Amino acid sequence: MSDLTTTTAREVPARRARGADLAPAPQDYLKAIHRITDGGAAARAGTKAIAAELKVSPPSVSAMLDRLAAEGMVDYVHYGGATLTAEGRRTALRVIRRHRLLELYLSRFLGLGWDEVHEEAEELEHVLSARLEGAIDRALGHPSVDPHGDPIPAVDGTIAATDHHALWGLEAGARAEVRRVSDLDAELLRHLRQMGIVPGARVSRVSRETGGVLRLTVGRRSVALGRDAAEKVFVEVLP
Amino acid sequence: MSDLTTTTAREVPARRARGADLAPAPQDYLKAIHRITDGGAAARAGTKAIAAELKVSPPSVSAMLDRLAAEGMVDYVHYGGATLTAEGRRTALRVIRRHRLLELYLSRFLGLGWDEVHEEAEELEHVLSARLEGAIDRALGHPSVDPHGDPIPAVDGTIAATDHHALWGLEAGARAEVRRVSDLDAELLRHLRQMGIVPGARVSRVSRETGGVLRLTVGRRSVALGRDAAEKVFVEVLP
DNA sequence: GCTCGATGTTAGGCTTATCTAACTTTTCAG
DNA sequence: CTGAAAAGTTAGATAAGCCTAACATCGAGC
Repeated sequence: MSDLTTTTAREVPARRARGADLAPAPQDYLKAIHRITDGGAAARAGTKAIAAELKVSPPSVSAMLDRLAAEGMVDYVHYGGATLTAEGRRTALRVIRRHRLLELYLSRFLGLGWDEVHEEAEELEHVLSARLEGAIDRALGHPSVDPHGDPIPAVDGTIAATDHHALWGLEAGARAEVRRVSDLDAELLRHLRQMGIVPGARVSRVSRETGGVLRLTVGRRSVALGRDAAEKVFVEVLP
Repeated sequence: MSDLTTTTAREVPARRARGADLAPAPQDYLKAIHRITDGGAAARAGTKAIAAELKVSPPSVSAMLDRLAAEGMVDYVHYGGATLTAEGRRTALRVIRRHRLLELYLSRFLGLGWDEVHEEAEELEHVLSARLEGAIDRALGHPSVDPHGDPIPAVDGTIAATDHHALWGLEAGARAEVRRVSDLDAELLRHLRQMGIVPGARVSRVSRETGGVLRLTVGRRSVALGRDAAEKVFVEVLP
């Protein structure tokens, strides 16, 4: 991996020289671009979208994109958005790998709730050494998905393709198994857990109302889910 | 705990708003002062000593001491060194607590060697949330010493007083039990482990040579230890 | 095909944390 | 008790990341 800090002759602060080769901020931008472009599949990531994702101002994004482009991590066309280069994608996936390993570790071995682990992992991912990443991976038995059902990238940057559908779009009467839930909203995660909507749960659609409410059964329970929530739950349709 | 970032009207970056209320750098200065003043027992911490401890330049120390003094974390007399205030000590001990809990956790549950955990903990201590600190403390069963024998401060800032003597100063023929080993030098730690010099080991002095070599027995083994090493091992003398 | 709102960039500034160079204070050795 | 070396501080600069205000570009509707 290249070292994004070599532009200066100054000594690289120890804090950022171990885990990945980047300071936390650039790592976060790469993650954001990865998410917005859906891992390279979708369109280019616009300045505004990145700014919204990271809760920074658009000018901050412009500046960082210039920098990341100079470092070869993104392809950036002024006024035309950014995509990750191969190296940018590799770096992003490494950070995502650490994030998801941490989420699973904290959840399984330290008893944190699935609504809590994202926030913790968001900090820890930037200071996790390769050594500790390896130890955690080993302790978990080289897992392939995190507590929310997101796939964990391998060390070499390969990641399982997911072909899941939003629960909201489930066809009338269809049955499905929950595969993945967005990890971004802790409140939503608590709510979903209460209703039994976790990876592995079996659901079937009862009805979808125009007001934006999806009625379904989870196991034997009958629950109602708002559209916002139902768009953040992903399922695999069962025959 | 006070918030050292309130001097600016800007939003506090999320990265430093969770664990302790300080950015990593000020935390490190407080730790350094704590170490140099031996927890408040010894003299004042001089600029040069702090600079050496943190591997930064003396002017950087001057600047940070001014800031920490303004925040009420240290008593600082220009040209006269610094000591921790009650609040500064509390903050330092909180960081030290996290450091030592992490060292023990990484050593016990993730299989890292006692020569590796210091380096890891040095990074992680600054991003550990109170929640995770608590979870780790619980997982370890509220331990009182870290893998090197250093006492772990309690949440309320109390810390067990240690009354140990440097192994180098052990009297002729005396027997002692190893209590603590400096955690700063990974190479030394590997060396000591090889010789069986770990907390709990029984040693007795055979001879001390003018060349700076201490000969002693560890269990049944006969070993020679350089002065530099023997001054970084602390023992409790047995009757 | 022009215009105006949305999107994006440039300009200029701020804080933190660091540095080197130059200057000041303290201390200690003779 | 004095003067030089050691220790410490001030001055001025730099880099990363962020911001707001002002300017530029794009594209969609008419």
